[in-house]
Amino acid sequence: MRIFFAGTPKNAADSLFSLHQAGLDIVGVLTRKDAPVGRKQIMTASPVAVQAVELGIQVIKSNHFDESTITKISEFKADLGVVIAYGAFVNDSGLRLFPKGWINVHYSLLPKYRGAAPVQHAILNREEFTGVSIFQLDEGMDSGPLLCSVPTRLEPGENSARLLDRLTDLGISALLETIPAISAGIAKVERQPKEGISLAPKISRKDARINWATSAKAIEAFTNAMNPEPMAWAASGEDVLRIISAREYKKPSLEVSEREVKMVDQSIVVGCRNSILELLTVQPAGKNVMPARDWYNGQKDKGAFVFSE
RNA sequence: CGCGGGGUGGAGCAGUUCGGUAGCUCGCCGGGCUCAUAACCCGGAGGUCGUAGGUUCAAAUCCUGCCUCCGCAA
Repeated sequence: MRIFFAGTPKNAADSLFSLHQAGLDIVGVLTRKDAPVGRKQIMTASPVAVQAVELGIQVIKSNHFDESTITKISEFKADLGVVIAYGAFVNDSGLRLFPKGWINVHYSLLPKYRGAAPVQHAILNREEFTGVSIFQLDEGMDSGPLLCSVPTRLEPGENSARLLDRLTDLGISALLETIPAISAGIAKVERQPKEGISLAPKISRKDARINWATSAKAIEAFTNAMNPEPMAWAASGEDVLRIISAREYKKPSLEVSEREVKMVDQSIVVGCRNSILELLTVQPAGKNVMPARDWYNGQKDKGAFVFSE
């Protein structure tokens, strides 16, 4: 069976690599155009583009399913499309490209968390389980019929980076079971339940500011969810401090008022709503990532440091 | 030429405005106190101040080039 692959970021590239290693016949790849990256705005090819070139697979670079893109893709005469985080909607004419349509890997247990940021929202909401779903693309947003659904338990203290890694692996195994079934014509398809639909919209940097009037447990989950993108942050006056990792501080009988920072038994703690948060790793603007204690050691106003609201 | 902040013993920082003996909070090593300790006390090691050149009697500090790390914005 001839397979066409569409994707853009690193986890899509990893998936592409694994599918290729597993011996699937990937005849062509679609990825987003090179984009300027970083402070220096260097034009950079997407991880999927780089991976495809390495594997010797032909690459199409386009940000939309426009006419010329559709034409190019159709020339591959593929039977099935696989899309993982490509970064754009597949429109009607795109949907009709292959005899067996498209399948998509989505990193949540659909119909829960449809949208761009399912991993972050699962951590943010302190779910016990999340997972990976493979479904057939239709006109809606992550609304197509399900082929496969694999749950996994969230690990304590797990951040989005790590969870995405795990889900990527799960997604690969699921694909390796699903694709042969489709090829053999024995794949089972099930409509998504009408109950339990929820949305997981993309999270912006503005949304990543820590609200100290919430509980330490909530902020811990928030910090983990925002890592690595867009990364939780807090401010003190003009200065921005990115909070890379933090956890609830469990030892009670300690008085720390809201937003106040203290050092207690080698731990850097911050007061929040009825609870205390321990900062583990932070990054001041313009500096490298460092242990919270190192950051605190370098502060001039130690003992009087307070975060802004 | 998008805006901006850095590079100073092992870590995080101050010192640069106004040139003149390398400082702070830690860590590390040794000793002391203690039932004990991450606490406390005493002592110690460890730095070409990113790099190349310039100015000067004298440069971490002033001037110029270069390397390099990072935040914001996209």
